[in-house]
Amino acid sequence: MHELKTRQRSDAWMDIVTADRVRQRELADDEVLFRQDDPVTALYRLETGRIRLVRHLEDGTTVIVHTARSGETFAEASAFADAYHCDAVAEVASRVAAVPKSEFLAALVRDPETSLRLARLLAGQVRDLRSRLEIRNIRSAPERLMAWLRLRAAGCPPTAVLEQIWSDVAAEVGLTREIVYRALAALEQDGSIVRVTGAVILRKGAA
Amino acid sequence: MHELKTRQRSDAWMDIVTADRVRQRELADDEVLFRQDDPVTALYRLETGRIRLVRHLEDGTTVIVHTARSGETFAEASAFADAYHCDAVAEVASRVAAVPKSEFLAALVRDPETSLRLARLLAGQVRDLRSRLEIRNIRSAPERLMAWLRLRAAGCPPTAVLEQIWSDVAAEVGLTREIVYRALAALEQDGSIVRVTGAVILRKGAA
DNA sequence: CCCCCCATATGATTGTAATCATCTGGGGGG
DNA sequence: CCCCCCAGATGATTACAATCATATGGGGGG
Repeated sequence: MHELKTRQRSDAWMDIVTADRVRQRELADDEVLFRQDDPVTALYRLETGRIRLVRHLEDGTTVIVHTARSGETFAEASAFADAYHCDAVAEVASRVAAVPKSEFLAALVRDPETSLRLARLLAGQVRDLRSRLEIRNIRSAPERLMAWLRLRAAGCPPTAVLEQIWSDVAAEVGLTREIVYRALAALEQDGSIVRVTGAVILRKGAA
Repeated sequence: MHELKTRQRSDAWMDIVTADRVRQRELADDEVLFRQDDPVTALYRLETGRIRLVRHLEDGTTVIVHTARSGETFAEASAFADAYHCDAVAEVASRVAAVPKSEFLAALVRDPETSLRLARLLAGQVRDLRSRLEIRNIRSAPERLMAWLRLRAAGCPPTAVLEQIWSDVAAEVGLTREIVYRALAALEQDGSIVRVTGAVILRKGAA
């Protein structure tokens, strides 16, 4: 169970309630987890699968507001609302961990320290999401991918360890997998990166 | 002072400390607000202007992690860190409101209720940012713009009130202003929207 | 053990957003 | 008061990512 390394920070608020109050739930393909305007009963972490969050508008149309992937938490904001503001539907068979809203809020009130911890976690998520958005402002595929690699590089020489397959990286940076492969080839070509199994080593140069 | 309507939620945490502890600071073009590894003294809200947050990597290269715009708060996550993790540089002459970190943390500890309020605000920001990212997954310019309009539409018929000029909208949805004008023309052409001064009325249809 | 599926990889073509260029009208500043 | 700048708008061209097509090697399941 080490495959969720990059997402660890997002689900850490789960620890706020004791593990035995977290229920696992299996969802079949297309199964609905909750619907817009349903009373909020729980917050979730997606263990495996993919869940689409869809908002319904007054005129009957819909907008996808988010697509949650393995390891992500979702509906955190619902903890402070009476009803869900969107539907949650499994795009593929999925498994979620459900934290009862009441338990969650009770834990926050019981120990002020946990509220602070939650705020810290959420602030980190805000930072992470803002940097993801910023990356999408880069038009050039190789440069965008390079920026992504740089953000997750550590050490000297800077090395980005890969915790997901390239198609997932493509979705995260907003490119197709073909373009990602081509961008990788181009970056390796001009010496900006060196690829090794399971990681990418960054070389200086390259905007 | 009504121009910041759309961002209200993001700066509400400023109220956590009493107004007289918030200092205003003017920044000239290219002036540095703080540098990476500087000890954290304050958190900020950008009143006017534009501030670029830049992270420096081990190899001397940099990545823009965010570009803050009027009304936005930034460096919230720094409240829980000892040093800033990036530089903040004014892209144009700017004015920021600075909340001393110590005041901020003291207020959170003094009144547990405020931590909860902060968590709620941050959870809302996470939701907002996730939906912005989702919008960027839409390739077609008219559809992307339509999704953006839908998300901020309210009432019946759904109407999106414009609180910013179209070039700012373009930057927010990740398109050029020319393409936004063309997308607007196309959407109006096919009857998806009706434009009135200061607002856009949405009509049914159009994915 | 063999087969099939999937991640990786790359070529050819197409669609569309970016870019460059130009125009207009209105509002604010000199 | 006039001018200039800027938001809004649109045409022509280009660049490049998406798409469709195809190939390969490896790993897991039947």
